[in-house]
Amino acid sequence: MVDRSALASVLQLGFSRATGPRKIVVETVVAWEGHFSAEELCRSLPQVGRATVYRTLASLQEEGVICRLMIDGRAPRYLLGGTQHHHHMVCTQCGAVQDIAACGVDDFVDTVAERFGYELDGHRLEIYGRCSTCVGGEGASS
Amino acid sequence: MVDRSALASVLQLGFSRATGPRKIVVETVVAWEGHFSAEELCRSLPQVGRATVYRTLASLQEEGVICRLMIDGRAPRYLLGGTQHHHHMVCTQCGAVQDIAACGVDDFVDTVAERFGYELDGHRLEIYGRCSTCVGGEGASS
DNA sequence: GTACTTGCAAATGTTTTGCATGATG
DNA sequence: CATCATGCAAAACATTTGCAAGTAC
Repeated sequence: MVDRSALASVLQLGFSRATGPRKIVVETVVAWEGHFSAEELCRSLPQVGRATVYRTLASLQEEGVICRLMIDGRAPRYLLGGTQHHHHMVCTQCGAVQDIAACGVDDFVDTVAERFGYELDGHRLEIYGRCSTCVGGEGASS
Repeated sequence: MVDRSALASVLQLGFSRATGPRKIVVETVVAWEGHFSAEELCRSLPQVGRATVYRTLASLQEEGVICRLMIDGRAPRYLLGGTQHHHHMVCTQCGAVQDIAACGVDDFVDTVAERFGYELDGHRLEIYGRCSTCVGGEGASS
């Protein structure tokens, strides 16, 4: 769980200047449920210029506050909480994203890297399926 | 290993019509070493229209002949051989891509999906690091 | 000959950039 | 008040689409 209200105040310190537009973007991102695209964020904040939204998203990503998901080959989607290592399970039907905190693939990754002589930087695992809601809501009938 | 020459002849059958432009695209893709973007392929084939290149790439991907890598959040890159399930290890320095045939994460994926009630569709694992050439060529000196 | 394909050029969608104006510390 | 950030609008990319002309079978 992410302490959203605490994050909102802390985040302002990450910038050299705590400006109005940045506060608006950060607060909106922190309060957002689920994932969003840059363009969706722009549409929610007509009061803030597109360039500022994109620049703020880039900063937040560099600081590890948000992480970027490339779900289906379309535009990237952003998600709160990129600080710790974790993975994502994406529902291909409703788009819900479930965070997977435990990383059970370290051993495999280590083995592979060692076999091919790679010096590891990191890895990314994405799991696709249909969430329990989507399966249950329609698998019973029809 | 992929039998490139065999592939080149077989691939033509995947289309309803074996046209000249498609043959050119398929042969180029099959002969390509490493990964490439759609735009790079277009630049190599000024004789073929951009639309045809994109359309052929889409067909090849649907048939599982090539697979799409979203390496760094930029434009997607394509790679020969998407037919069997496998993963990729990408060198963050030189961009080399190593295919990982063995999938050692099935158990973990199954466990996670079961815990959250997901009905699995599939998964994608990408490993990032520096390949032995990049590590060796510069780690010794400096 | 018919139906599918091509290639162009324009449309679409997303992200970046230049630069004058405005706000922050 | 110097510096950094904003917002606009244009540029830069990547990809898709409409449509007339061409080609495979």
